[in-house]
Amino acid sequence: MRVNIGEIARRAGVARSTVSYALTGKRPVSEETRQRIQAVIEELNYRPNAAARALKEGRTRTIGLVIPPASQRLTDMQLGFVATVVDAAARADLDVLLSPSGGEHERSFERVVTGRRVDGVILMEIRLEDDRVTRLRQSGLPFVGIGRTSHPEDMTWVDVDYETLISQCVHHLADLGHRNIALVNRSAELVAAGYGPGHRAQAGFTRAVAQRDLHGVHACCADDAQAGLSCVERLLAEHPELTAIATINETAITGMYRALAQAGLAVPKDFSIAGVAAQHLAENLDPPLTSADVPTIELGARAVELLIQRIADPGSTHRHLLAAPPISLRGTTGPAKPRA
Amino acid sequence: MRVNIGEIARRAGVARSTVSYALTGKRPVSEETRQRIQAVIEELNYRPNAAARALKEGRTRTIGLVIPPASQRLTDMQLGFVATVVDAAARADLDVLLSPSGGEHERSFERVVTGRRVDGVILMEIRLEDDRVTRLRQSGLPFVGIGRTSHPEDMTWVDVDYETLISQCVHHLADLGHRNIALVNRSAELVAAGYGPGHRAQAGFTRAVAQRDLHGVHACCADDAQAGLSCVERLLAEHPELTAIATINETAITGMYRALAQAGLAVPKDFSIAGVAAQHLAENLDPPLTSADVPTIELGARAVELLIQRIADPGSTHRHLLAAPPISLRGTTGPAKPRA
DNA sequence: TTGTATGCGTTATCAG
DNA sequence: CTGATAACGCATACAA
Repeated sequence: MRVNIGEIARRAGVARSTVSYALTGKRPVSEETRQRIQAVIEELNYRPNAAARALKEGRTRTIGLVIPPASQRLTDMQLGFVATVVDAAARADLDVLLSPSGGEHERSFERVVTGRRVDGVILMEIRLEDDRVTRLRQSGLPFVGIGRTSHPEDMTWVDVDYETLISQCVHHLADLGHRNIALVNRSAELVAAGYGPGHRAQAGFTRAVAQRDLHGVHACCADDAQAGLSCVERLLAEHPELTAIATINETAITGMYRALAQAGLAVPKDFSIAGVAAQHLAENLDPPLTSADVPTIELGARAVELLIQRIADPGSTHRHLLAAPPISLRGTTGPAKPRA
Repeated sequence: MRVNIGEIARRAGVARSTVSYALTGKRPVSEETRQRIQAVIEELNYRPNAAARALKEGRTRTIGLVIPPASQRLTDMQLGFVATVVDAAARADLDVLLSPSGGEHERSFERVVTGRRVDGVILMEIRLEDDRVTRLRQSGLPFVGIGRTSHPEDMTWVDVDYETLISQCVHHLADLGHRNIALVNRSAELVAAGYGPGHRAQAGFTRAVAQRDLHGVHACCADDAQAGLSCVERLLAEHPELTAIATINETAITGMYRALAQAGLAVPKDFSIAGVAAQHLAENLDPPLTSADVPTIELGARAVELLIQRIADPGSTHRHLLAAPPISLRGTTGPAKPRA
């Protein structure tokens, strides 16, 4: 079963190099021998050994995708990125090696980065200060971030412009007359760890609140429905003046809806809510969420594209893509109505 | 930057083999030289080249995970499998190569199977008759199915016992007095293509309906909320006698809820619904779904475990794990109440 | 305890 | 147009 290029050459009565060239087309091979070789290859179902090829060529035709550890469930948006990255990579005949990073899986990341297992890396869930970025940088391995650090100039990335988007959400709510708005962020641990979207969303929120002279409340919330429920319960109790929420925590939204319903608040009649979410999720919520739909497909595909360019020319200048999709109105926001 | 074992040996003033042995521990190395070597390794941040090692050892320390093509969104259950497989593999110091199969991505699957890129494969979303199983079998590559074909004896797999579980759902509903029950299956295309869970759920449904002398309706439904909505709308219109639904289509459930609400049917007062779903999803629905919670974590981890065994001893007898978790009552089922 | 030599399967270089 | 041969980086049997 272990058929190699030498065996093909022997059976076809040619040299190993001829088989190689017949395969890669990097030098002319007469039609006759080409066909003879092709016949043997198909008969034995031969395929070049990837490890040998990688060793010789110095490239693996594989990219690494570093994801948050699986233990904490991925968000819909993250899943969208994984799916489209895999898809775009397959389209370019690249394989994808998955590496859960963070927590207990440092070894996996280390293997990917330093074992020459991949030609480049796509890094998700980047912190403002991120050790992995430092590691990748010093390793010299080409990489692209889905997300960016606080010094984003000297790396290549695609990202969602949470700052602008949350700001737009607030302005949209303010236009509807809301004066007391809460931002429901991701988990406190994540924000404390310097999670970029969390900080940037907060910055955008603060800015817009100041611009419109509103009263803003900031709350962190873990990534699940239960947390969303208790977070909003608490917000409603502690801040009876609130009439709207802006959020980047898509996983907690169903819980927020539930808390509002339990408090007897109808959306959007009594309370408005807008956010940044994966389009698929926003559309499938009940009611569908007014949100800035993150174009995960485009971003994921672009990340792969940028990585391929970067692998081809590691010295090229860094490129960036900051996505700020428009807000899709789906009916979870309406005119402000003061609460009791 | 291209530091190899020879460079380490040179700087440490030893032979290449000594470095290798110091690394693998497969032969004693004096503490002194060991430390000297270690120092150089850390200084240069050396890590063995994975391709060279794979070429020499004949194994890659990588497993392949074949997933449904990314274009069609993965279900929560599938995502649970991916996450736990990656996690369990990382724990065993194995990397995971992702391969979307089906549709336009045949090349990716072919590369994984035949290019010696992985030591074994975990195959998801298996059909009753599945070409990929045939390919894997003839390739001699160890593999484990999450799911099984119609001839499951001669392969290793873990699976969810949809037949038993849907049967139990029906019995549970019958116990509550329901006499007219619908099964909402996955999409018609999937079922037509011989998708195992779809067929087995239908078998279990038919069996239980016969055993309890009920009236059963079978409906296929695409994997999204919109489809769930229109599917249930249609069911309610065409079968006014229905009072309950059993389903394996977790992605469509929010849509089903919406259709029931729009028809003025309260769950569980006027209408009952039970299903097979990922625990996380069932718990986070509103209302939380009474369902058999598929233990994705255990199944995923077991699949990796079985694959590791199979790689170690490819000749060993095939093992199987059929999971039939108990139904968790979460309040979406209640006594039958005849509809108008 | 350490060093030397060989081969894993490819592709590139050099001859012809 | 084709053949022989030398690397790629590592692990191991063999020799010392």
